[in-house]
Amino acid sequence: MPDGSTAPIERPPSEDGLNLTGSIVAALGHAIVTESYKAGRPFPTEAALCAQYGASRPVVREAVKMLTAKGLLFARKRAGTVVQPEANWNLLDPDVLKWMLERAFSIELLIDFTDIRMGIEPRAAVLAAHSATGPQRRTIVEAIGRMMAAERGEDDALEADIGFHVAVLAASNNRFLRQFTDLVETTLRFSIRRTNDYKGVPRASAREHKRVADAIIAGDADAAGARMSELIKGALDLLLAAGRQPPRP
Amino acid sequence: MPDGSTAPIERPPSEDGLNLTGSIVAALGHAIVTESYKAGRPFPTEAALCAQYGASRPVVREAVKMLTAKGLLFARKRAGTVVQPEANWNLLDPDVLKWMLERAFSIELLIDFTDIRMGIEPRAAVLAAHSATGPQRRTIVEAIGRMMAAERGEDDALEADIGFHVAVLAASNNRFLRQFTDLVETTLRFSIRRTNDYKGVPRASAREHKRVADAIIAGDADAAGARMSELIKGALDLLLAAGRQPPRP
DNA sequence: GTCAAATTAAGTCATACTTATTATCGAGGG
DNA sequence: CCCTCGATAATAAGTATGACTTAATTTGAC
Repeated sequence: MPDGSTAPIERPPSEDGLNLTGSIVAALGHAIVTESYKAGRPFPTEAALCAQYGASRPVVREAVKMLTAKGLLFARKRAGTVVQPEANWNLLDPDVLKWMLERAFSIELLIDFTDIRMGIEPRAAVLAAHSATGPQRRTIVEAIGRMMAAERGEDDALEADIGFHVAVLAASNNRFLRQFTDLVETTLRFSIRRTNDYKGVPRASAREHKRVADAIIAGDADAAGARMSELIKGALDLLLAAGRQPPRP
Repeated sequence: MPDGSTAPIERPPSEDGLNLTGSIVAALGHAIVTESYKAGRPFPTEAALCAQYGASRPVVREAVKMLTAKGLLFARKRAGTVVQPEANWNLLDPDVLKWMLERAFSIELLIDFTDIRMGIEPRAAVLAAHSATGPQRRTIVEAIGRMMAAERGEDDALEADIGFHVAVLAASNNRFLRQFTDLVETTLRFSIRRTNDYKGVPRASAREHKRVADAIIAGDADAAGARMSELIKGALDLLLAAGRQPPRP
């Protein structure tokens, strides 16, 4: 123990399911992302972090290494550890994404996310129309079924919506496009808290989703891409309106 | 030292710029990605890895933690460490991307990459037309200048091409879209080895790139997106032809 | 078939030593 | 006298060792 007391530090029973290293990673990751530590400027030394978290040096080093692996930190002998500029962060890493959302969650961030979806999802719809397997098509159709059931109050609208978008990504059969499952799911879950998607335009929504699904099932790639594009453009416009920003193409 | 010899193991002078932990990360990461260790199946224990690489336990643990941070591994007490399924890997992580390329580099992988570019880059062009700053526009125009100079043999065609695409991503002013800089750069560098882009269609290419740039500078978002889409579709068709696959939308 | 004990492998800790980097200070030259 | 260069010392990360803890799985006894 860093302090001289004989009694061991009473460690809280982890609270979450994380071990000591994991909890330090979470704490430091969150602190870096919220800019408690500024990029390019010095980061506490290993010794200082040991004292701060009451952990041994190996544990602290493992935490720093994990953050280094995600692009948040970089360590050099003697020079110490420095926070990397945001450009070097692995923003698509689920943990980094989560920390960014936990920090001051802004409508601007949601707009950034949706701008990516605007690129990714229509392309996924095009590829799905081209190469979705039987079970993949079935999953898409089932998700539409859930959305229509939700309109009748028989299912959860948000979960059904997420299910549809995730199913299309999966059906693209492109492992890189599938990586955006987390981002899409997160975006949808947070969007509902900020805009009134699920109050104002639910009925039209299921119909429009069905048109995307129909195009995919029919193998009409161009239509699938165009319909998906319209769908997400609608969500983007809602966000831009909520953020009082001018609409964009 | 794991062996009982008194003389310290003669360690090669790192070869690359990596420290011991880094070299083990690279070796294990490469091995996992090339499926020397199969997903879901047991991974060597820490003790075994120590013996295998002649390294101490903290070093091996740090390496395992870094791979865990990238989604390749997962460790639990007593149960040991297991390789995660590919779906959990952070494929957009620059290291993981590099390891995937270093393994049997297939035209299929290049096609997967280009399918993503097909979604990402037109969207970046749309946003760039909408919100590129003065210096960002200038960088785009300069890249076009380099491409035209390359046609006259006065510059490097590949570097100029990369410069253009990276400049458009940067000008999107969306930090998530900027994350694809690595992927685009890598894709272009490898494409040239597999197809004849820079032999067969160089003259038309610079002209078409200029049309994208012109639309961005003019602030014509729809045209910028459409032109960029055509551009990448051309690259994709070349790859599909090289891979003897049917063209896709 | 169920429960408890033993075993195993990762998690944590303490300490010592090594090495690269950089700051500092002194010597030499302008 | 100031500036530059180079040797030296201090620092913080890198590596190594060994011991102990904890949780999960296996094994064996009931």
